[in-house]
Amino acid sequence: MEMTERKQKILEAIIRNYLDTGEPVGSRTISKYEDMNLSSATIRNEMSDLEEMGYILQPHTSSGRIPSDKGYRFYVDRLMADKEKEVSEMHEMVVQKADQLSEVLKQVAKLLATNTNYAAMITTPQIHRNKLKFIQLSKMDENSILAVIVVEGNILKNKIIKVDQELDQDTILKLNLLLNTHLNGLSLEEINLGLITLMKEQAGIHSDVVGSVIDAVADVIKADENLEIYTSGANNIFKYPELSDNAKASEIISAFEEKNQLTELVNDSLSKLNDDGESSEHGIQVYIGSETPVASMKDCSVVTATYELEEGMRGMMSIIGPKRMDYEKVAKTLKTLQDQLDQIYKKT
Amino acid sequence: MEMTERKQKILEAIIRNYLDTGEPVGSRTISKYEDMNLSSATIRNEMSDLEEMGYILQPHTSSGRIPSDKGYRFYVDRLMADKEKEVSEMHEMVVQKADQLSEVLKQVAKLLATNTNYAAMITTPQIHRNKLKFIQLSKMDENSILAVIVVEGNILKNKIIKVDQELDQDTILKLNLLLNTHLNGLSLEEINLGLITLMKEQAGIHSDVVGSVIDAVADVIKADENLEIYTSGANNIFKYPELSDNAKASEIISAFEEKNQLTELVNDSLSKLNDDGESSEHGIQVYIGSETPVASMKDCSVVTATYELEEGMRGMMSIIGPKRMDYEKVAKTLKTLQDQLDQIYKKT
DNA sequence: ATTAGCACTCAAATAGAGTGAGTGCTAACA
DNA sequence: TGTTAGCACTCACTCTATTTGAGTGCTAAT
Repeated sequence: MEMTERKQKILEAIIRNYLDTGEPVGSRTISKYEDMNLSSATIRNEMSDLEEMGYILQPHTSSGRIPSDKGYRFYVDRLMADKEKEVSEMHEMVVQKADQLSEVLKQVAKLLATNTNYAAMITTPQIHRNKLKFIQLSKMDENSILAVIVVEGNILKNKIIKVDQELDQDTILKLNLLLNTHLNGLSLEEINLGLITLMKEQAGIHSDVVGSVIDAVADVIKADENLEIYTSGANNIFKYPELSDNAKASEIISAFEEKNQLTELVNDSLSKLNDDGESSEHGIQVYIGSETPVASMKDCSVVTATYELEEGMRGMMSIIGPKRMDYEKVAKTLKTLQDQLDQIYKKT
Repeated sequence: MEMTERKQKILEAIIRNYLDTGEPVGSRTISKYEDMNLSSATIRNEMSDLEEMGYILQPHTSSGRIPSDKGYRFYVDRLMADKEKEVSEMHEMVVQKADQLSEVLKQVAKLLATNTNYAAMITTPQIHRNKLKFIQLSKMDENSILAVIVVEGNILKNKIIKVDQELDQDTILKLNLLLNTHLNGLSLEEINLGLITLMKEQAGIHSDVVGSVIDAVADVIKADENLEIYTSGANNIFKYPELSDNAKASEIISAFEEKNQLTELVNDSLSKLNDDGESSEHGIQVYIGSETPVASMKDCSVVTATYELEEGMRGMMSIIGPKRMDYEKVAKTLKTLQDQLDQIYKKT
């Protein structure tokens, strides 16, 4: 069967109406729209076709239709794109520049949630192409030294290293020099075993300290160790009856809390983005229903967007809501915050 | 009216039964208990008395009784104390020592939640009596330097300080020396304005850097800046019908997510503990229903316990569940984890 | 002081009737 | 040939009894 112009128009009308009301929509409702000069009977015929084609479905015989996952997908891919051009003014969203990145991200998550009335999350940026900037060892007390490791993009990691015998300031200075001369500017791949053993030799009896530092370096660079996820507005899901029955709500809430479930989503969306190159505009991905990689969110839709602070530092933010979420508004909101994050960090 | 032995026994029976079932309990049920050789009629009379005294109440005429907040309170204060002595073996709970305190705390929160089937939270320790251990400045790039501040208990804070003109290594070394000689071992109270201006004078043109560092120091020591709260098991509340209707669940979930609401609880329970000295055994506090300082948890009970890592470093953990929570089990679980935290950190 | 018995209450479950929004199908129409 | 009017049918929902059963309070007997 072919997707005619008129079928599209009807499909869109159904979806829009359902987005508003959350109730199945019937032929009569559609036929009353002004720009739709058709009787309900005709609409019924078309609806019947659309159902056969899989774009809409009936919760039970003789009730209105609701969009299927495929229907939403069509809407998002085709129908929404047309309206995209409408430039609309947006609520002022100000992300204040905080000292700590984590504070900014928490704030962004909150903004996303309050602006859309859905649940929101944002991750810390993942470092993809990152080089060591510098390492700083300092003595804390008799048997511990503090290692501060900084990689490009000013991501920090502290590690306390226990030592058996006390090291004097001089030794520490030497180790500092050793580490920095060998490692500065290198990426993870470039720090190979040969280099490591060379350094350990040069460190002599303090080779174990060097070992610990290397471990810490690996930690910083290894991405998911570092991945933090901030969430906000989980309680928004209670605003949508189709999600707020106990079983579903509980599942979603726990997915939100057990953040490791969300990492799947992060990986998936980042990898999909890479495949597309930058083609999918603004790197926005839409998962409808069972398309999402997180099983517990099969009744939701998830819209993700990436942001980039500096070269190679990409994070992801996402909105989780009912399938009938206002995709346009969500996309717009995500874009706005992408821009804001850009602006804040490009300036520095 | 007087609280007789028998009334206590009946009250306890009512509460225990209600803890199990969550249903109002009637006279007949109680009269069937073996150690209660009374007819339902007698129980009824006693129940009527207990109701008049405010320990139990009826959801509606002619249904069983449920414990009132006052009833729970009586139970927790008196009846539970007797059983306290029962030493019971506990599920093995192993807190693995992780590198990062935050990982340990997340783990503890999870253990609390899974062991009790209620929602759990734990805070990072608050430093009450804390001294500066050392400060380390290092150059990051042309116009920014990194300050690492360590206070007793190895709490760290990083701060990136922007500078107008580039500082050379030598200057940084000097500033390091200046800051450390003046500030090491001092507590917040001891860092007064006199000292600060003295240091700024000595720093000469770099007085602004000193200022920034001092600010950062204040940040670390100022407790609630640093307060992190880890939660787990929020979805457990769905296991209790009396909490899982939409409005209530939403309130509780958002209190859990908006962690700042929880700080009230933290403050309250820590201050109450201080008032009591160490008298209330193990520093365990029970808030029943409207007793809790967090308004959105008025339908819950909250049990809090403090833990202490090193001298003066106190954190709080707490369990949030329905009023009919199993207070004994919760108290026991909290104590076990208190001990475990002790053991882990006392050894180091 | 305790208990058996009885009338009474009330939430919850069950069943049946009516309502209305919606459909599919068929036949008439432009 | 595409569109429409009309009609029978479906089925979730709502409303209204009606029943059931767990529970109470009161009174009189033990």
